[in-house]
Amino acid sequence: MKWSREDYTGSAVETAKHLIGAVLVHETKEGITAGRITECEAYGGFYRGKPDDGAHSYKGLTPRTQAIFGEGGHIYVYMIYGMYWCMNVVCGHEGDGYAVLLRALEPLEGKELMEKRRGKARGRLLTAGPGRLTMAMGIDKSFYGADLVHGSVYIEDGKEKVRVERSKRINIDYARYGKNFPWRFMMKGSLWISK
DNA sequence: CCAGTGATACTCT
DNA sequence: GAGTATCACTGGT
Repeated sequence: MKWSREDYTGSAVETAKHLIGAVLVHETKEGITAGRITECEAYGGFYRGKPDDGAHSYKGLTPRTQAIFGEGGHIYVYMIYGMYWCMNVVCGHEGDGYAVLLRALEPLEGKELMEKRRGKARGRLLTAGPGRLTMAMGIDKSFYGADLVHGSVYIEDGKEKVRVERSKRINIDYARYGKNFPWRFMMKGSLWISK
């Protein structure tokens, strides 16, 4: 079942849990690539009364963060370290500023195309890691603000039920409160984790 | 381990 | 407008 607008209206944490085990699909002229989401992180909102100062939406609406404050079910893409694109699933309602960073997935379809896009990388390194995931799936700046409900990139339910583990988020030491939020979610037992 | 890369947001003028 | 610090990362050593 393909996700509808409703599926994207929850908080970042709710949506992140729901995303583990779901399938990210991208249809292009070159072919279809699809993968099961095995790792993601929630951004935005509050945890035990503390605001998420690790979220890009924390400082408010700016040209860059416009998409995060829009309606759920759209894509927020940003460039990091001048080289890599990271893809987020915007959730909640207009003005909320909730997003889920996709950190890793397990290839299900179009593995050859992913390999072509990734150059030398094989195995876990093909799609485990936020920058690797976007490279393999062919996601870049042109998908900023794209609609997951009507576009060529979308999410559907996974076929198998999976168990979800959680831990602290990675690489946000700079966030005074946010660094301790247990908002990283992973598929239990999966090898496709960014480490 | 650590260099590479550029957009972004912030601080001055 | 210019200068600068920072970054939700990756790949090769």
